Amino acid sequence: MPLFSKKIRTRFAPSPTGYMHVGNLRSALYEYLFAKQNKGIFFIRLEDTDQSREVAGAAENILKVLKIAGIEPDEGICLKEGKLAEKGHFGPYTQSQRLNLYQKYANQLVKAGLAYYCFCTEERLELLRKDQEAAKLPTRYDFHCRSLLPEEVQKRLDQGDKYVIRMKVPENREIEFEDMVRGKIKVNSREIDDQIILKADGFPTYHLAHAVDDHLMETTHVIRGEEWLPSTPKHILLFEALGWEPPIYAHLPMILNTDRTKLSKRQGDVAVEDYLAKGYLPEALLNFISLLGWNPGTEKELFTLDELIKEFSFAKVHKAGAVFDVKKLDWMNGEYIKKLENKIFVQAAMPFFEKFLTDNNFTIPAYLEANFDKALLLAQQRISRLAEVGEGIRFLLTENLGYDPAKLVWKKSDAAKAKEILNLLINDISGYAETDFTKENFENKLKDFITRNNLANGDVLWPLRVALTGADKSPAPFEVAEILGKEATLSRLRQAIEKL
RNA sequence: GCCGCCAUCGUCUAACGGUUAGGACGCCAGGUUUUCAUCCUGGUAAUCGGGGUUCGACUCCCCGUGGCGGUACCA
Repeated sequence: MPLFSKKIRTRFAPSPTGYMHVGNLRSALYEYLFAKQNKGIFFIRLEDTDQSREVAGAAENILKVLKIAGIEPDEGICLKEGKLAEKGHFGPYTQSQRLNLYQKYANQLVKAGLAYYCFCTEERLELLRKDQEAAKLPTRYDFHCRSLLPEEVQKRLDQGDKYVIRMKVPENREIEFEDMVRGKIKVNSREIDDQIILKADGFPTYHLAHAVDDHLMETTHVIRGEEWLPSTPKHILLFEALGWEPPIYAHLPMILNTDRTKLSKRQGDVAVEDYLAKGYLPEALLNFISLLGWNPGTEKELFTLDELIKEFSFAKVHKAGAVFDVKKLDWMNGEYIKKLENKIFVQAAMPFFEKFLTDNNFTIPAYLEANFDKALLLAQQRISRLAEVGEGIRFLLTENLGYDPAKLVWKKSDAAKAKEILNLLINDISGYAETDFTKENFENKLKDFITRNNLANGDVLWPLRVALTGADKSPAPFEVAEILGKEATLSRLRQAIEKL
C-alpha cells in the first residue's frame, strides 16, 4: 500500500444537472474507497457553474442516491433532513458561492500575463470554427485578443464591453503527467487551446474552478472519468500558472452500452434510481459496478463495501471501457436477494409488492392476511429483482388463475388420469384438519396418500402444483397449500377438475 | 478534419516474456429434486491484423485497423 505524506483527500464533484448516472456512482465509489483505505477524507463539492443547465432538486437527489448506496461524505455537501447542507472547514463547497475566489485568481493570472481579456463575440467564434472546419484545420481560438494593447483593453472594459478571460497557453512545451491508471501521458502545449477560464457572466468554467477548488480544498487525488483526460494538460498548466502543485490524477475507463458506445439512456437505464426502482439492491449494484473496470486479482466476486475498501487498488484498474451487462447484474442481485435475512427481505420487498397490488388492482384475500410474510418469502429464492416479487406470487392474489388446462397433465400421464387423481385428492384432503395445513404436515399427508394409492410423485404433485398456482414454474405445492388453507386449496382443485 | 486514449471468450476479466491462455455471467448438456428454479458436474467460446525484438510473445517496439473520448462562454 502506497504511503502518502499528506492526508489523502478525494472528492466527488457532481453537477446538479440531472440524475445520478451509474458512471458517476462508480467514480464516487472509487473516490470513497481510496480515501477510506488510506484513512483519508472523502468530500463532496457541488459544481453548479452552468446556470442554464441546472435542474431543481438534482443535487438533493444525487446525495440521496449516494446515501442509499452507503457512500457518505466526511465533509462538504451533505443532506440534513432531506435538505442540502455543508460541513467541514474548506467551504463553501458550492461553486456558485465561490465566485469571488475564481474572479480573484483569474485577475491574478491576467496581471501576471498568464491570462488575458477576450472580447470576441460568440458569433465571431462560431464563424471562426466553421472556417477552420471547412479548411480541415484544427478548431481553436485564433489568439485574436492576445495582442490587444493594454489601453485598448482598458477602453473596452471602461465602456462596459462584455468579456471573458482566457488562459494564455505557452507556445511549445511538452506537458507531462503521471496518471494512476494510465501511466505517463505527454501532450505538446501547441495542441491546447487558449481556454476560457472565466465566462462573461462571471462564472468560472470547469477548468478554473477545478484548479482553484482542488487546491484550496487540498484535494490530493482527482479521480474522474476518462472524458477529462484530454483537458488534464490544461489543468496542469493552470496549476502551474497559479504557482500550485497539481493533484495526482486517475482517469477511469468509461462504462459502455452493449454496442460499446458511451452508456446512454436510449439503450437502457443509466440512472441509479431506475435500477433501485426495479428492485436491484444497492449493495448488489455497488458490488457489480465496482467490478466494471477493476478486479481484485483473485477469483472473488462478491464484496461488501468494507471488503472493497480493503481490496481496492488503482494498480488493478483497467484502461479499456467496460460494457454494463445487465445479465450479470441480475445474477449478482439474485445472489444478494437469496442471502437476505427473511425479515429484511420482507421489508425490502414490501414496497414493490404494494406497488404490484395497486398496479394490478388486487386486494388482499382473507387467507393471506395472516400469512403475508410467508407469501412474500415464497418468492425470495426465485427472483433476481425485487420488482418480480408480485408476479412471483400472483396466484395467491386471485382465484382466476386462467391457465391452460393441458398444463394439469404431467408429462408421463394423461388427462383422464389427472382427473381421476384430482378427484381422489379432493376426497382425501376434505378429510384433513385445518392443522394439517402446514408445510410439513401437508407434505407428510400427501406422501402418505401417494404410497397408499400406489402412485408416482409426479402423478399427484404435478397436477396439484398447477391446480394451486396455475403455473408450471412456481413454489412447491406444500408451501402454497399452507398459505391457501383448506378451503381455498379445495376450491382450486375443484376448479381444475372442471377445466379438464 | 485535428488531438488523445484504448484493444484477451458474446460480456466482466486473470495471466505483469515460458500456463493445455484461468475464473465469472450467459448459453448448451447431464445429474439431484415433486415440475421450473436453486444446487452439483461437464461443455461451448478469446489473445484485432501485419511487421519486428527475443531461444521464446497475450505480454515489449513500430505500422495499420477498429472502438471510444475530446475538440463549448457544458461539466
